[in-house]
Amino acid sequence: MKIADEHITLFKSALKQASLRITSQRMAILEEILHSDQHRECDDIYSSLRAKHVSVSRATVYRTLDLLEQVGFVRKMDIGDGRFRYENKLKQPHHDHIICLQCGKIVEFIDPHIEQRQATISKDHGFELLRHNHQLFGLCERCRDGETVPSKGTDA
Amino acid sequence: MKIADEHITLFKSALKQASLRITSQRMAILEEILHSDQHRECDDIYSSLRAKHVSVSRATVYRTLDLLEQVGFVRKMDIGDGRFRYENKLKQPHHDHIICLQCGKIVEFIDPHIEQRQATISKDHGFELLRHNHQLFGLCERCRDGETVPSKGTDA
DNA sequence: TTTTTAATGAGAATGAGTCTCAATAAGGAA
DNA sequence: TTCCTTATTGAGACTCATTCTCATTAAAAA
Ligand SMILES: [Mn+2]
Ligand SMILES: [Mn+2]
Ligand SMILES: [Zn+2]
Ligand SMILES: [Zn+2]
Repeated sequence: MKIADEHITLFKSALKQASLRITSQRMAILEEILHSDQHRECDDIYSSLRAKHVSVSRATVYRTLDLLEQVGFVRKMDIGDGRFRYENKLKQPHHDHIICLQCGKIVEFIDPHIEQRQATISKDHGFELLRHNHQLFGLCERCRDGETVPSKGTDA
Repeated sequence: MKIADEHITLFKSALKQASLRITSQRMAILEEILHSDQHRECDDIYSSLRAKHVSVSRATVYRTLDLLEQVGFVRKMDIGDGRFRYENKLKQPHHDHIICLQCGKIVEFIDPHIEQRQATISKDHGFELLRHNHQLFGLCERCRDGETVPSKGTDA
């Protein structure tokens, strides 16, 4: 957990620098994100913490996730099903997602070609590109082979 | 209004074929979409119709928009601000959008290059690509030049 | 410790979209 | 035209993720 420890220290510094307080809830939420390589939704994080007997409320999870996004520790993503997902941004460079409409499986991809075209297209239309949303929806191999049951993964 | 009339006839046929009824509400909503080249949100359509003294409810606007999407007359799009937009799909081929974060301006684009890469990427990951979401967010020229006031366009 | 004030938690509020169900109105039959 | 069946509508209740409120709690500076 070397690198996670560094991130924890970094977060504490960021808090102090902004004269925000280091609370047990904030640290627990941070660690929950750091120790997961998945795309987590708020209620999922909330439940995990409660299961570990961490005293925290949904409101605090939402607030802390927003804070973590602001300081650049977390990426907030919208896959169009009405619930935001959060992922550790510190160790992963920018990427986009392919999402299985049946089982909810999420695969990450990055395509320099596409990134380049986005920049060019924006410029061509006089826009200063600040960010983008790009997700591909379809059926993963297992779902096409009927090896899965329709789950609550994504109904978007 | 030649082409719009054709579309109206087409819609009536589609309704009959599905033994659905041709109602004044459905026709009014269809025309509202046909006579607009913008990306409209439900409540916007609802208000326009009421202003024209069309007797209709929000529920019916939502229901009819869904119906129009199902028969392929309308494209439902999610620009990530919590409200769906609808646009006339009949005359426009597939395209994606660039959205100004300040004034809400929406510019359309299509890039065969990107479309091709999406297909390849999906295949590479074993996915059957069914649809995609792709939007670029930034500042349009006028907003960069300070010629606009921050509006309710998009706060995503 | 004491003090100051940021942070938290419980639950109310929000808001887009959906659902319910009694009332209404297409449209086929006669 | 009138009648009859049944799809459609409208008002408002409901959903559900997220935000907000505000009294209570607890960092951390003094
Ligand atoms: Mn990811
Ligand atoms: Mn468009
Ligand atoms: Zn799948
Ligand atoms: Zn603009």
